[in-house]
Amino acid sequence: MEDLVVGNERRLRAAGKRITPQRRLVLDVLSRAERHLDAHDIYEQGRKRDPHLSLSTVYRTLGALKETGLVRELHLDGEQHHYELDRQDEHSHLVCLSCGRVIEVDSDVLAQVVAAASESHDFEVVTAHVELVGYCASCRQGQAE
Amino acid sequence: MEDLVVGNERRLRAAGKRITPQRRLVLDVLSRAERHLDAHDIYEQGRKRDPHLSLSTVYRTLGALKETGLVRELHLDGEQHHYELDRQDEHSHLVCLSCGRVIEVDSDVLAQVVAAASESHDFEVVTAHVELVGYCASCRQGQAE
DNA sequence: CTAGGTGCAAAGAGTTTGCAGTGGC
DNA sequence: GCCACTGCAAACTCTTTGCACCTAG
Repeated sequence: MEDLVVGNERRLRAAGKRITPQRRLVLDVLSRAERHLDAHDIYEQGRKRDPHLSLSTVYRTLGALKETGLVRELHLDGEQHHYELDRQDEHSHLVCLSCGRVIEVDSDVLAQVVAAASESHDFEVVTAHVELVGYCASCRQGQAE
Repeated sequence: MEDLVVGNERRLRAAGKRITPQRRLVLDVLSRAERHLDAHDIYEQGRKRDPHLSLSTVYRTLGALKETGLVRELHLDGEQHHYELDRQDEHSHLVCLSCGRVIEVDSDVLAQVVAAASESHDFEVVTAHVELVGYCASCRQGQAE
């Protein structure tokens, strides 16, 4: 995981952004996350290690990371923004309406959608967001959460 | 288009919701829309015909329509929510980073993504949202907007 | 040394809610 | 006539901004 952080720092610097303890912290929180975090989650996690971290810094940092393409902003369901490190691997999200869990799915079929869209509409795809909303296996078996 | 509205009213009533002039108005505004509207757009359009329409009613109506599955809430890009009538046809959205235009794409490949995800993760898909962000043909030819 | 970044507090945008009155069924 | 729905205004949540201070490069 550390490698990931180091690589990200290089990319940040390459984009002319400075590396600050706060940015390192946000990156690290994101890299350890098991699920997608929203700004406030990151703020809370971050404050455990640096109690002076401010929420505006989190937002500004996320903005910088988004610009640099290190972080992806998700618009899951009807909720506020969630964030994940952009590991370059296109994947889909399965969002369960019952337990709210988000499952990441690698998909080569997804690559086909991208390809198909690009061709038929002469559209250059930069990022793909795929969100399938429904019910996960365990919830459908009545063993919700 | 009128048929569409009538059908929608039946579905609303079936869900135990009342048909009010305001709801009819919101539905009609949505059915005439050429692009995806946000709550404020609908409010503005609606007020042209009923100057007393209130923004909270628009929000509450959209909520009711969402519940009933008549309207789909979109989280395009980093912006606020946009809405479209749910015509049952699954389609993808191509969002142009340059001109902001949203192109709707029918796709049977999309159906394959859904099928693949359902199978491999035993996930029951209710709705699929696919958003491909990038650059449209005209913008790439330097003829932006 | 000096932009660029930070913390704090205050403002802004979008959305929701409480309440009294209205009208669909 | 009952109860869901509406309008209005006020509240709330998430996000952005202004400003003085600080620090990475």
